[in-house]
Amino acid sequence: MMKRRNTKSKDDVLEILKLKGTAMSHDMIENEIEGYNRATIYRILNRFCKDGIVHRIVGMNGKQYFAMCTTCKHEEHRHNHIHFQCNNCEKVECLEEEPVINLPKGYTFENFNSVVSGICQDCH
Amino acid sequence: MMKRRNTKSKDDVLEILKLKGTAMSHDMIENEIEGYNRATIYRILNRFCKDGIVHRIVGMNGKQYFAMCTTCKHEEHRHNHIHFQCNNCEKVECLEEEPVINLPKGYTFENFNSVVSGICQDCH
DNA sequence: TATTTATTGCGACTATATCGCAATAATACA
DNA sequence: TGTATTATTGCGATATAGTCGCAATAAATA
Repeated sequence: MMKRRNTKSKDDVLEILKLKGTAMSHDMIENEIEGYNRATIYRILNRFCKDGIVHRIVGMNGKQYFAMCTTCKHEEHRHNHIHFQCNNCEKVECLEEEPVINLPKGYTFENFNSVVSGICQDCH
Repeated sequence: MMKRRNTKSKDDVLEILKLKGTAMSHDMIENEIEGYNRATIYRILNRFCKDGIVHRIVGMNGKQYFAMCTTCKHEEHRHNHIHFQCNNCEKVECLEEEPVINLPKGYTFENFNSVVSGICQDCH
């Protein structure tokens, strides 16, 4: 793995993700920490995913959202929980449920993405 | 609901979806039935979704896939099953599993999208 | 301080999907 | 059967999300 450097941009992205607690899209992040190039933020987020600091969720709108790996054990990075996305405020949260997945014979598992959409409490 | 008309394009899309059995993206469909405009195919698919003939899956790549509602009861359209997408051939299939979803208090359910990615039997 | 190279900014580019509008064609009706 | 109605289509433009190459910048290391 490539050696990482300490940069302000990296810290800023990390901080806002921790602060919010929910999964954020690129533009949500950009709204909170202005002054960085779009590509830069995407690259930071992709690095975080590679390093296992953050996990990626694809919303029902096809957009990517990124969330801290709070529930992850140190070694074991499993993000097989279900997410909730509000159709009104676009917010994405991690739910507790982790469905059991049985693949047919001859299939191998690589990743899991699961989103329930609806209306969150705040938007009711 | 708007009154639907019988057109060759509609029949062609429906037929190829039935024939393949798996979920197909716009470009997969276009490859099979050439001669229709991109927008037309999208509109047909979106109409199918509205009418409950077809359900929409969003892959881990953010792309939309469409599949016949074979497992659906006549009245009850629930597509809460998990899908499998092959990272090699891009194929999307419906799995049996239907995870139980418990939303927090004050949240309402609207839709569900769940995809496991990996390698399918054919690509091993 | 000087060197190495990870990171950034910029602009161009790709891909997916939708939209408005005029033309076309399926349905209903006289 | 001929005509009117309007759902559907094709075209081009547009929107949005995300990536890429390259030169410039700035962390880390010696």
